[in-house]
Amino acid sequence: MSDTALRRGRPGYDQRGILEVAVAVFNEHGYDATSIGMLAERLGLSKSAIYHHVSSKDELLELALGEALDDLEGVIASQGATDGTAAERLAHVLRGAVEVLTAKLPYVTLLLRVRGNTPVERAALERRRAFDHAVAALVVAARDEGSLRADVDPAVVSRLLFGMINSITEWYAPAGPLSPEALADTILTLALEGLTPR
Amino acid sequence: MSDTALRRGRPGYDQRGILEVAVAVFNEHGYDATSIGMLAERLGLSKSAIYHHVSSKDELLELALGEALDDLEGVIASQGATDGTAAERLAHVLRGAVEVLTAKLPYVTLLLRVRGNTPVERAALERRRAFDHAVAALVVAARDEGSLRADVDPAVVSRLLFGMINSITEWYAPAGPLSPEALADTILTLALEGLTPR
DNA sequence: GTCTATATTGAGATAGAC
DNA sequence: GTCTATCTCAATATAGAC
Repeated sequence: MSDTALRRGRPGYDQRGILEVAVAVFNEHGYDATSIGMLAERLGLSKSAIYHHVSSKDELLELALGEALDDLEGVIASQGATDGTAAERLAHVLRGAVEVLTAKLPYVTLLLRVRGNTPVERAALERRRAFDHAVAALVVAARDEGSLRADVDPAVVSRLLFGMINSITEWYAPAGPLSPEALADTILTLALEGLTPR
Repeated sequence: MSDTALRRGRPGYDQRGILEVAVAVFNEHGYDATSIGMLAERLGLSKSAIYHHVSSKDELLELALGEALDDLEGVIASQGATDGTAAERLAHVLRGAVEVLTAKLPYVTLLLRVRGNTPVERAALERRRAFDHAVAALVVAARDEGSLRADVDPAVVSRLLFGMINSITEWYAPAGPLSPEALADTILTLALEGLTPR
């Protein structure tokens, strides 16, 4: 990133620099609606120059999705996700997910819009599904230990929790006044205590 | 719908029948990734036959988005959205939104994926934004009357509530065991009371 | 209401020079 | 690391017959 900043005047891109711009354009117009020509224009390059850095538009997508998935899987593998009560582990994972979403916003945004059209997309969906299942298991464990109310379906609850968290890609501005920690606090307050005043 | 059912053996489509299939395919592959050729194949028609019913792929999208937006706007215009306390009106609108999402699932799904690439998409986003603002205003009113806790940002809360509700397009199966009413109950319980056991 | 052409455009990708 | 030129294919859409 500091690397890219140095190159502003007249690019001379590396793969990472190409990727960063590509992900931004993919999110603006949608992956399918984005042509190599549009990327070239945004980069200030010719179309063919892009193929010096990546072998296909598809590979660009693969690199971007991997970036998001690596970090999300890192949350589940982290210590806080395996130590403590189920409720504590769940809270840790939800906070971690918010952190990753805000830190890697464009990459995760792209991931969440993938529909499974190509092998690359299907592989990404598979990894994402594994992540979702791990969280769903945590919700069940938290309910079984008595930390979550028993009168709601845990499968539905975990989908709703993730729907809420994932939706921040639709509006969150990393440069804005709302810190990732404050956002995570609001989400956990809403999810655990609800909006009714005590 | 009963109209379409009658035509199963050998189509003879009307515009509505074309639209229903088109929306399904758009949701499977994404609007941009769906070609007229793919629609034709799914319909069992030639590509050109589609142009007898609609003038462009764009018009197909416009019709579909209108279907979703008309119903969503109907929720805000309904009596329950203007009578009673702000908390009651908010609950009415949230339930109504769940009802529309589940009843018109494919149409709303398509709407929620629109990015604003074309004039048609931008017009749809504009209508959707007006709807979101109306709900955000209700959240503020509910907090001002003391029905919602004051220590969370109402703008963030309304985005999170809608993120949660909108995410049901990602997994809800209308033919499944979960009724729209039960789903709305779970969502309102989670949002108002939270997941912590009382 | 549907068909078989076909016009036309723009896409992803490659070749080979600098 | 980037360029110009080009290949190839598939896309939207139209013309006009049945």
